[in-house]
Amino acid sequence: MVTIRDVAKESGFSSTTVSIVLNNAPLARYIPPATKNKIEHAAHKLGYRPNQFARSLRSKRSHTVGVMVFDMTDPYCTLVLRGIENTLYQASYLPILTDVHNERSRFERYLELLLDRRIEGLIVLANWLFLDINLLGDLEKSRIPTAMIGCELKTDSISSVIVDNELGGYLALEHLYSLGHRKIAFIRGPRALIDSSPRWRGIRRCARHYELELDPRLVVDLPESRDPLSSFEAGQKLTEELIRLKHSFTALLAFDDMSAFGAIRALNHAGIRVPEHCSVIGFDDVATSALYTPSLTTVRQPMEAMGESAVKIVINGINAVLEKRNGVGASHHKVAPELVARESTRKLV
Amino acid sequence: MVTIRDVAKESGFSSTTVSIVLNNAPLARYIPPATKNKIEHAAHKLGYRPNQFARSLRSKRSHTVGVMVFDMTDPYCTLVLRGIENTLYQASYLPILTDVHNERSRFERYLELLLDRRIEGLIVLANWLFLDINLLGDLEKSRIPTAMIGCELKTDSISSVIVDNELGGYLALEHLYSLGHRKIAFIRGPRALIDSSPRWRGIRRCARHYELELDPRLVVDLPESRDPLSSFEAGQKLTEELIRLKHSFTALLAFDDMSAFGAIRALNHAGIRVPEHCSVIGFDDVATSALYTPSLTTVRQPMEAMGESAVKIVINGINAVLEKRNGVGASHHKVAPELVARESTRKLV
DNA sequence: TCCCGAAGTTCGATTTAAATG
DNA sequence: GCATTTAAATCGAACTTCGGG
Repeated sequence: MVTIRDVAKESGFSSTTVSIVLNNAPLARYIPPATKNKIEHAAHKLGYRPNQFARSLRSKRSHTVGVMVFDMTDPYCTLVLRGIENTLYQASYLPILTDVHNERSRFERYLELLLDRRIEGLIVLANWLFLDINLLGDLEKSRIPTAMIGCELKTDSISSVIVDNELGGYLALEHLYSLGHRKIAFIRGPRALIDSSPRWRGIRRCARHYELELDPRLVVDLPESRDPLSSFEAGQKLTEELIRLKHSFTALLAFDDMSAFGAIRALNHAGIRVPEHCSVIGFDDVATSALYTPSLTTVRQPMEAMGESAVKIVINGINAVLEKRNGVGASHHKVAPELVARESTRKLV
Repeated sequence: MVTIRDVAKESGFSSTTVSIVLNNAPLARYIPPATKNKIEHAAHKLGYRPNQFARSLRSKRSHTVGVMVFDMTDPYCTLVLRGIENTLYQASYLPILTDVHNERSRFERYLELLLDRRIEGLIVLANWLFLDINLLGDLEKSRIPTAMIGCELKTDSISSVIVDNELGGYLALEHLYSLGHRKIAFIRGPRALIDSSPRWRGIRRCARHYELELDPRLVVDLPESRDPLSSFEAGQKLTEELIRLKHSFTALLAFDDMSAFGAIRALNHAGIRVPEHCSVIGFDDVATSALYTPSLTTVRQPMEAMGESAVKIVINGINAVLEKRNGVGASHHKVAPELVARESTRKLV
């Protein structure tokens, strides 16, 4: 491996000068162009690449950000990760990706490993998380700029980026209502999931606004499960149940896209066509939704933008630390979702 | 930050001894338990964590593996990444994730960044790659144990893990044939895609074996595109085309799951029910396939196992480098796919 | 020779202080 | 003081060598 000393020898200057020139340090303005040229030429000729370990050791910087995902297989992750990656790339940071598999032990181990690597920031993708309050404690004492995506927080040491779940719930119901649906079934999220209650609140607010009465016999809850894909099966089972009970409905509002897919499957098996006989709406707009048959009407979370937003918050935090203005507290972004009307819903005739 | 010298001071021993004890180095066997206890106690009391920069600088090891994905949004990636992550975790390596977005410039930039970080191994997820031969040159001269997933290679400096595409094609057609289908439409992969021709070869071999005649009017090709999701739209368009031409078929064999989804959408819009009027089979078994309505019969690539396999190859390579037995050439794994029969295909009546 | 511990060097870059003309 | 350059200290851990019992 070629070191700065090799470049020094090759160019005939000291390693100090080489360092100053190649980093374009403040002192470089005193160095005559001729010298700079020789040094740059020598560096290029030898194919010199500075050793990041040595550099980091001195500068105490790693230019690395940790990314913790609670479950990679959740289709929700993909686009968020893309947003994170792309924004980090532009800022010349590299991500270390860790997948916690929804296990506490794994979370702790990874957090330790990341801290050992002196990550400068941390982004936690806490979708489908059954919030364990201790987790936050671990995170807080790490003293590293941290942003959590998909999980509302009141802390002011950890930033958060979430979708406005209440607005999303409102939009979903409003869409069905505007299509003429009055008898609507609901699959709510698991009690313990943090997204569940604001979405339901939005739904009720919308119902009140339009003076629509919600039939409690048409409301079912997803069970708790560590596996995000499980909401597909649960959605299917719950819908079968709803069908069996024969309290008729012309539309179904599912907690998320996965449970909506499950519902469509169940309806289909029962000979109920979507959207001809029953409209279905989901939440999230995962990649599959546009590809489904029928394509799924849903409430889109701007996932890529959320990833981008989290990175920007974290990089701000990093810069604040560097400039020793420790004033910037945590910021909490709540982004607006957007209704995407597709084939799975239609006007009631 | 607490350093090894702080621990030395606290425990009353020199930093040398502390280092030996905490790393359980060979010399540690001479050190009396009492000393070890004191040192460990002091380290724990101070919350000492060795500085990885300093450590890496000395040892020249990073315990880091680079992972390059050509397009994160390809649903094919998810499970492979899970396999990679999990296997690295068990071996105490951390992954740096980079997404090349199918752009050459991004590939080069990322490769440089990863090399600067002294990654010890590299895993390239080259699905949906329109193989640019120069790419390999860059990779080869990096001199780092590298495994490429999803791209057949003859090089013996870069390992590869691929699915047996020919076998997969064979299995797909055999499945349709065994269900009684004789008039079968085919959506082939893009010419430039490396997977396309072996899959088609397998299909033809199967046809020969069963003396099935393939109707060239029922064979269409996906266009080339950088975007893996585009094969959905293309699949839909091509299927619409096939329908319009009115050369009837009772089954359709798609190049991959995405194009199969597109085909199902087109068939559905034309009033052709799947599987009642037409069977459809895909390739890959992405997560969505099991959730689709109807659930998709497909040829499964063991993606998680492929990720695991790539990591094991790379770690083997790393160990070989460490032990200076540079004997291990590249290894090329070809794993068998597996037919997964679901709802989208059924017996011809 | 075995056991125990420490002083000093090394990894490769950055930075401070200082030395030249 | 100014422009130009550099010797030496530093970051934190690990390893080599050495001395004394």
